[in-house]
Amino acid sequence: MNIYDIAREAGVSISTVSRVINNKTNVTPATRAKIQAVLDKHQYAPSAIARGLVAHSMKTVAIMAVDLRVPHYAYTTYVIEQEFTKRNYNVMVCNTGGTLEETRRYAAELAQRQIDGVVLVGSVFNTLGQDPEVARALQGMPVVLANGTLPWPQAYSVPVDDSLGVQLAVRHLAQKGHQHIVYVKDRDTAAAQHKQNGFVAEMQAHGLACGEDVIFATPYGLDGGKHAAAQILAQKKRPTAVVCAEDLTAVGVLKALTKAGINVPGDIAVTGYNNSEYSEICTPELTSVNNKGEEAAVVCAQLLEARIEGKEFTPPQTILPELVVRESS
Amino acid sequence: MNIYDIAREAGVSISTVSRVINNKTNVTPATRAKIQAVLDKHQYAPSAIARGLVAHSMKTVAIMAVDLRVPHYAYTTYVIEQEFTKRNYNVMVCNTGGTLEETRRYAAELAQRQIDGVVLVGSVFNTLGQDPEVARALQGMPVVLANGTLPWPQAYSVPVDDSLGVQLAVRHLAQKGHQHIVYVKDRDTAAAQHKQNGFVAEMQAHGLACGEDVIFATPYGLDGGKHAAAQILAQKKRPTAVVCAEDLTAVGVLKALTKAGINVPGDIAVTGYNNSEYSEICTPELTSVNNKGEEAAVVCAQLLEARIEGKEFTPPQTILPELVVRESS
DNA sequence: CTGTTAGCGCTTTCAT
DNA sequence: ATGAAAGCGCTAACAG
Repeated sequence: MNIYDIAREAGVSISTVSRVINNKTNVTPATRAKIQAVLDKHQYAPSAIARGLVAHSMKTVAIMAVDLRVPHYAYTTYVIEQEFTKRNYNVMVCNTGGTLEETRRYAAELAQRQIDGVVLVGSVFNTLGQDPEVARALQGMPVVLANGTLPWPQAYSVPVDDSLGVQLAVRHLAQKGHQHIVYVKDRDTAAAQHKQNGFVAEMQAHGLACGEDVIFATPYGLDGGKHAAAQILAQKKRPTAVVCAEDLTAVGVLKALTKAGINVPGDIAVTGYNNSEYSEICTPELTSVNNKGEEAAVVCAQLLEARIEGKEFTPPQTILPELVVRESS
Repeated sequence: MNIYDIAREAGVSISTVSRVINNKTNVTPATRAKIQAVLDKHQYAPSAIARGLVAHSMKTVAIMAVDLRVPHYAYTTYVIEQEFTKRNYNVMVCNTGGTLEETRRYAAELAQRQIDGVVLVGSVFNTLGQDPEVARALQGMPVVLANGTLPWPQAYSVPVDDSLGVQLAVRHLAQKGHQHIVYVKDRDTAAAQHKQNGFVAEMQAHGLACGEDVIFATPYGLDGGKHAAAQILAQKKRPTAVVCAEDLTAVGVLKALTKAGINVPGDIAVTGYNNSEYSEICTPELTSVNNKGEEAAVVCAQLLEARIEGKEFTPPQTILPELVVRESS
């Protein structure tokens, strides 16, 4: 059932049908009613593809994220999808796994589909976006990068002050009297670097030692955290506090410490990052940095929509994290 | 840059260009090379929309889920996206929030876009699928329901024996000598009903009481679990084990019990469902039913792809959950 | 107010 | 082996 069928059955031309479908003027109430009746009778719905061909747009945006299974990304994707659904856009998801090859593939695919815009979720895109092939594919559409910047004219970003986030954690610990604080890093992205910088800066601000020997690198995740805890416990001088770059890794640290008979926070305090559900699930509950993922996601969606529709939009303020103190510190 | 531009620059007709683009025969190596050069020079990529108009398909599938923030759904979505991406389909996500209204909206949208197929994730679609409006919109495309059945000719399902899942938990507890076991239900879907049936059946099999007074209804989530724990502790006779319908709710129960000074599993054992990351994050770690979400998701994807492409596919076997015993029981 | 017509960018017969 | 032309289903300019 297409617009021709409707037109024929209603005894009018396709233009008039089109006018009715799109609620345009210049149709007498009588013809409108007559056409509407046929439309209703057949529950006619116009082909979005044909419309897309004419409009050069299918009202679709894409979200590229590394891995939807990470709650922070799932959360962001959820919020963006809800925001765009309100505005009558559909949302496509792309799990790139953080590899350049997949990122290129997806970027090319989005270009072919003439996607209206894309949100890049995850600091890893700061790096992947440097790739000329990715840049070329995405050059035709507005791009919003959650937390990062890209050297493209059509790229916009929603900055989050991750350095401040970690500083807040360190400050909190320092104020509690901790002198020997160590840092667990579990990623190698731009955001991870900012966090580490925040750690160093705040340690220095409190006159605390922050050489290479207080920074422990480990893989992201529970096991990574456990591994880091083992390293930390192997030190000659045990620290009194561990600041972690991610909640899940922090939980790993927490569990390993507790298992080793160490009291958290009595013997060693632990902090996480993201204020995820994890922080409320573990025991003791985890002090964590709320980096306001929901707010960031909403701003990403608003910004992207504004760029797509060509609306004015005041560039987003940097999002300032807050510390949520729980039992682990 | 469209196919006409390429044809003009290569000095051939658009049909020949089309042949080259689609790797068809009947093109001399010479012309092919000549055209390919122009194609490469401009990094030409054909419009997926225009192709879609001709093919009546844009090689896109949709995933309708209640809420991507629930890890089980995020996980399923991730797996399905990865499977379809391999097969050169793109994936659209729809968070319906479990409401009929949104489900209708999305279903209509998918129909207009001539989506190739859809995976319904979440037992709630057993109910929502009854709606004639939803049924009508989706009638034109293959539908796969993860865990449930729908009375439509084009609907296929990947069954999971959730009844067995809960039975395994109860059996484990009964074998450990528990006599007074209660059940916490936190949803009202078909799958939830199967779980509850499994509970009742297995209790009866062991000759244990399983009247209405051992079934506690509560909202899904940490708070729901805490609330259920409060109800349970208010009973005259305290149970020695609590079987929960979801991990997150189980964690809530766990935390509330521990907070009330009750030893888990010493005084009361607790089991969850889904074998999610949560079960390894909480303390004590949660005994949980592995309902094999990944396997189910892969099968959903394979089944849907087979239906879309019109391939043969042996109907999926019922997925049999397994119990993962951890510290909480 | 209504209809005719020309695209949108591609695939696919059907001729040549 | 190559090209001309029709058609996918719709929107929008232009005539009447």
